[in-house]
Amino acid sequence: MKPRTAPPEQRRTALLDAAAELVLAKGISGFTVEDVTNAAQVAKGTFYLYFRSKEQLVRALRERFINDLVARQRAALRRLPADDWPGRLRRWMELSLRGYLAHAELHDALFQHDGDAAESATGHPADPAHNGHAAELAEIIQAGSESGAFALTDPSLAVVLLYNTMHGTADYLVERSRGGALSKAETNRVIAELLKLCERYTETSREAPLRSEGAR
Amino acid sequence: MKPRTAPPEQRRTALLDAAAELVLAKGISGFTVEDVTNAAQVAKGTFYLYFRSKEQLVRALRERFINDLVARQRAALRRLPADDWPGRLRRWMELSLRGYLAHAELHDALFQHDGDAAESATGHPADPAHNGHAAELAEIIQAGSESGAFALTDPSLAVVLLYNTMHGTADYLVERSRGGALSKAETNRVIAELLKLCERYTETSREAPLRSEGAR
DNA sequence: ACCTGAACACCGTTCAAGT
DNA sequence: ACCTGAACACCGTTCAAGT
Repeated sequence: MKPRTAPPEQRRTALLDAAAELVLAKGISGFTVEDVTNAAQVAKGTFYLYFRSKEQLVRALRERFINDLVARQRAALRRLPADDWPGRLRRWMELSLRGYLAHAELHDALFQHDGDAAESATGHPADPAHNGHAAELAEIIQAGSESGAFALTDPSLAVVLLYNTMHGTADYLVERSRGGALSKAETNRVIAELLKLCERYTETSREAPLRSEGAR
Repeated sequence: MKPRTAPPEQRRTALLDAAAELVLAKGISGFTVEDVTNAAQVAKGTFYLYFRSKEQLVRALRERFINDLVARQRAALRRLPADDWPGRLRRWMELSLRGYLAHAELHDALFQHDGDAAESATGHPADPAHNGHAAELAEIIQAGSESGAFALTDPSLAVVLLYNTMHGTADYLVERSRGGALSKAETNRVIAELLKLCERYTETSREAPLRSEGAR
């Protein structure tokens, strides 16, 4: 009584979609594998034909989240002049933050702190080798440093710092947006501050070299 | 056959200690409540006289971790001149990073990403209102801004950015230290870079105003 | 009052049997 | 080949009974 075996990749996607919705509704430890198979209209055991475990499913969800974000950003960045590195950096920062915020609930539910000590495939740490999102930033910082746009002695360390600044700040905004509305004005202020940090740290703001200074 | 009912606060601590060891050995989802009660020499049910659930136990462990860190830092900061805000900021950053690193495994196991959507009491987000550790930083930034040591238009936003930069960077180092040794030299380089970011962002490095510049 | 541990409920995972 | 769902194993949590 299975009308027509669905194409396998499509079935996998259906399971992922169902899981994403459930994560939003009940949190990671709040939904069961059976919930997922019910929503996807397959038997419980079928789940294990597509995923090794519930935990691996969650990892796949995180990967998909990151990949989607990276794809959207790449598209937006492609339209910028290729050699304006400070501009690309600013845009990457803003897009990342807004991207996280736009999918705040899912991001929140997926990357909540808690849980397991298992190896963390797509885990946070800003290691460009393990994180496609951080890899984008690394490219910008690297190229911008080589072209002399950024005054950084160690570009790959700078990536670590800046990635984490962005990511943590996004977490913070997501958190604030939960109870009660997060005003657009506030979001903009945070983004402006983030960009200021980037500029000062990379010493990009050189172009306007004098700015009068009140003593002490 | 219970020789002498132990003082209750002491029993709670015994359970926490046992749990901390188990978290290190097996990870949060790797140990059972029974493991804890066995290690603490009490019956399984006794656990629920002291904690509402396994999850609440984990939260208590996180709280204890943060509190210990804060206490150690406060002691170290007390010995600095009270009005050298850039110095205090630098020291806070360095102590935080080294503090996390010194207890890397436990930090790692406790704050691993994964798990539940339940409310996050001691959660990361750099909101000084909810995080005693970030509150320390907030005090430094606030006082330093008022005294004119830092050039920040919005000190409380700066706290958010800087706290996350530090925390994420610590996570990164913890991660790196896992497989293979993390050299002292590398740790020092990261700390130096972190301090540089702080100085540039807060515009503390004014004292040495000229630094020759290669054009473009 | 505080502690015990058997019993319960729930869910992740497996597997023999179907098409 | 792919799917099914009953059965199993494992734990978190509860509770009636002890001291």
